[in-house]
Amino acid sequence: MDYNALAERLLPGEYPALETFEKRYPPRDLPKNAEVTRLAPSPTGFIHLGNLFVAIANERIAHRSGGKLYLRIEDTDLKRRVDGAVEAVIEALKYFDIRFDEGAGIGGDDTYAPWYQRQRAEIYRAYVKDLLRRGRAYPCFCTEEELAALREQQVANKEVTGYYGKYAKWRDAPEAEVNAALDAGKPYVIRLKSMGDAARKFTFHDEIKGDVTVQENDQDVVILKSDGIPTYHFAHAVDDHLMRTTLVIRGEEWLASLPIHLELFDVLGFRRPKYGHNCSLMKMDGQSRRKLSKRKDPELSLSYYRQEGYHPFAVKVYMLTLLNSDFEEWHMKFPDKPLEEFPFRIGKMSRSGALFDLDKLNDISRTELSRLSAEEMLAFLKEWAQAFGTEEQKGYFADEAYLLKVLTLCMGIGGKKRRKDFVTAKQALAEIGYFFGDAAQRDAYRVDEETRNAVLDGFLATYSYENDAQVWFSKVKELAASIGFAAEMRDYKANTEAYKGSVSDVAEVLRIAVTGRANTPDLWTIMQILGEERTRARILSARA
RNA sequence: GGCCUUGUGGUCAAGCGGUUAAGACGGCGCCCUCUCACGGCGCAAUCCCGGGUUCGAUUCCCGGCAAGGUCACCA
Repeated sequence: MDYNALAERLLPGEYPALETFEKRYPPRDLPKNAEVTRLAPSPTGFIHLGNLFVAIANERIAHRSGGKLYLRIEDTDLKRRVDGAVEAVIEALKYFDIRFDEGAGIGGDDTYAPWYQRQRAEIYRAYVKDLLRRGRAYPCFCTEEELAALREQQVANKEVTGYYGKYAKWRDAPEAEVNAALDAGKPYVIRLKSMGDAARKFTFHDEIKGDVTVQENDQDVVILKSDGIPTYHFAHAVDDHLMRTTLVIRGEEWLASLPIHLELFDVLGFRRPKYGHNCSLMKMDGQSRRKLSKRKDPELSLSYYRQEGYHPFAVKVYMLTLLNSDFEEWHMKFPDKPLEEFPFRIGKMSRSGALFDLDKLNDISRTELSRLSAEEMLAFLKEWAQAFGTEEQKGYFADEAYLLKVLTLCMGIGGKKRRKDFVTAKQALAEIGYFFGDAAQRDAYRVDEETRNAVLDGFLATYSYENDAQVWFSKVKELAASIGFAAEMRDYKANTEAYKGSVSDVAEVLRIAVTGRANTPDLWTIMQILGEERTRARILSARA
């Protein structure tokens, strides 16, 4: 077999010498232990929590080490392409504070561009041609049907499936046969001529999983598809070498193809990067758990959390608690320290997949939201409302001074007495709805109409906006006593039979009348914020 | 099915030869209290199973079992 002739026939013309790529994409000038990491999504435009999970790990490790994080777009599969996807990805990640140093759509240093694999076709072909010349790659003319039949046969024989060894039909095909196929214009792919032996195993050190035993690759994998575009495996090797990636952190679903990648790096004469395969986020699906999937779990897309009004900081904190087991403790100890100061370590990453826990996220959200200043909270709510809120909710921001009063005086935002009422912006705006217009929610009264009217009328008779909280409440107590309810909870508990109810029942009537809800923060404060007129009007209209 | 990985309360997990087996979320109860939330206190709940090694195994070894991943001209 004349490899040079074959290479020339398959990929005719002049290709740059491989050394020119080494010169064009020189090693990076970075501090000693700096890591260069990347995110390499395919442009489907859809990213979910699992992607963010890996993204945060990559970002933290790159930037903690003084290295770089870049964005590369793996658009080798046309079927996956969606317009505007790259912008969507950048936007979504930026929302969660993931900053790229360079890459597709980022600007910054373009030394290692282009960042789209389709635009790098000539580079890959140059390397493929070299492999062809060296006899380490060859064309394969098998049709899909042939491959499927081979597979079927292997399954029937209980053999390992795939294109390898004696099943690699075109691996050592005679020159004449290859040329005949070419003359006939048969479509073909280029495959790697693997030198590996699956029977040989070796230990590989994974930065996250530790030592793993793997077997050598013996599959003659496709490296150049029939459309002349490389497969993921080949593009990964070429790009991560030329872009000078030092550490590849990716989902553990890639672990199985690691031997392929290793062989590719070796045959191309590239220095292998370090790898860290991180566990995927799992989700409960019926009785079993499985990894998050973009097809099955649209509700886990990043845009979902944004729409629901989760604060990006809270989501990030949750991701970090799953990513590094000692993060949670650190963050509780230093709640005000910027997240960047946390000594994130790849070695602390979990080896097994964590189940996504909405309760935990909600708890973190509540806590983080309670730490916001009133101004921050207002800005956060406003931004969300403008994008996703109802018209009515957008109206809440017409009088920001009033909203600020609601937030600080009533909900305790920015104060020392923390309440944790808010989980999301969406829920927060619904929560404070009764300060605006009429209360949408109407909890049922638990007392009869006669008692209800007595409470309402009695309250109105002595109510004064000028009264402070103590005086106000003592009046409520007096009212309670006057209609046969216990003024003191203590008395009521001591002798339930002696009363129709307690002061809390009386307060509840007032609360529902004014807010529509049985449970709210301090009622006196609410009345103060609403003002005398509205308070009276609401109580009046609540009479049966 | 082959190969790889992982198995500590419901969830996330610390621990890595001797511990009353941390902590957080969730659950339950109590206290605080005009309701809710906050806060405080407390309770229930765990080392997948079986063999070894050892004076002693959650920790080490072997074997099961279970779960997850992967076996494309998709990434």
